[in-house]
Amino acid sequence: MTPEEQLELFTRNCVGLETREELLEKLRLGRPLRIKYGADPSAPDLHLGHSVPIRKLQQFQELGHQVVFIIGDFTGLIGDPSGRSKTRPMLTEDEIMVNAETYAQQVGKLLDVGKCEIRYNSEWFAPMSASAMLEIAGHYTVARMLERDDFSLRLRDGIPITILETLYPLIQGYDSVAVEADVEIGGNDQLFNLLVGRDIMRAYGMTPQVVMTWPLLVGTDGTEKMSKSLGNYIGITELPTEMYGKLMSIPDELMPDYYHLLLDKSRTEVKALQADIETGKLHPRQAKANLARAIVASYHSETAAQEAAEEFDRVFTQREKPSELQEIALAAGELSGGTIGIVELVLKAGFARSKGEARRLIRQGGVKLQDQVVSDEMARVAVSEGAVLQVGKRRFGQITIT
RNA sequence: GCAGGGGUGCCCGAGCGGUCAAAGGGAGCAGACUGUAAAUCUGCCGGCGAAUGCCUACGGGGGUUCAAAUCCUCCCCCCUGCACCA
Repeated sequence: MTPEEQLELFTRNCVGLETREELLEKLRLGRPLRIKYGADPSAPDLHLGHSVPIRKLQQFQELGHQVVFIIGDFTGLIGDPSGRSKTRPMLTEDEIMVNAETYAQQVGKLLDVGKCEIRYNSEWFAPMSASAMLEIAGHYTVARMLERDDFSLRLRDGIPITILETLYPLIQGYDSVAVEADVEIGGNDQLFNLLVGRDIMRAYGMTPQVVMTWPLLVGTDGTEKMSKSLGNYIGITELPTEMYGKLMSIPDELMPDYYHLLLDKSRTEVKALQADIETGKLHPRQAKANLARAIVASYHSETAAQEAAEEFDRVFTQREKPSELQEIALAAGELSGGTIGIVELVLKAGFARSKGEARRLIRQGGVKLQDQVVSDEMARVAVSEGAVLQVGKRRFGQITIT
């Protein structure tokens, strides 16, 4: 690929780019570039939001560039203030090591970890003298640090900002000096930190890294950015059926974003897709199914994605039972005359957390036994081996009597 | 340390002596519809009970009252302003 073609590919869908010219220049050097990506060791559960920059790394890697993964074991002790309104809790060293390991494992789903250079930033920071550390701090001003939104808002609202936190971007920036990064990429929330890296590199007499960022992926709720704590995330290690189902549950409006950021489709490709939907050539449901399938396939396999799609159609479109049913084990002693109270059965199956909840489900017509709606909460129902209990649209269980 | 403002159900947030299991929103769940676990609409949404009902719950303890989320008191925690120390 020519440098120009690479430029087009790498910068596709990115929001922050400092600078295009510099990137092209570096690509023209004809040597593998060193692409830095910083991993936050506090979040070992990677989701599709994290996958956006990681997929970019994959592209760089495939074209022969060197991915440099920085595990921020040292910086993890500080806690990144990005996008936070509160000071983050610090992690212990043990926690960080465990997290880092899990991290590498998950990243392996997308990248060839063996070809990555994995570095822990304690490597250069742990032995660093206090004076060297202070020297780094001498390269940045308070005024510039306060330009950052997180900080200026917190300052305005009287929320404390520790000096430690202001040091974070500098430390992260120094990582770029240590690994001689050509390019650093990340989510758009990292833009400030990455730009500081450029300044720090300059201060140490190096050619500043090129900075590229991508938009933060919106979660399944359609409003907030994807995050584990908001519960609107799709983990990259989730089962194919779960992943597929969650993807089918995203609001339609999110589809273009997901096509862009998760499948790296270009603007024109997505526009064409949207046009097809509008003209009725492509059913929106089909567009979403294609999306879900492609994404699931990238983490599992074509066949797994195919199966997940079929399973989904079976259960939700055709309203049939899933191919595998959860087991509801009943002891013969729990039955009298072969019957059991319906409330008790729902509870026993684990489909309700309390009797009240079970009653509610029954009253609302959400409970079926052998395809028959049971709406009387007082009912005693006859159960036999293999009978199927359904609660809502997605929960199924098959009775076994022991 | 002083002064002021707060701590309410999964989350946000109203209530400020009885009619409060506590408005409203969000999340969640169910039903209808559908193109899906989209959107929309409807309903539910502390526990136990067949039920009148009982129990638990408004930061924690104690108290006043026939009656407290609501009043008093002590304690803990958070925020704001001021002061103090370096």
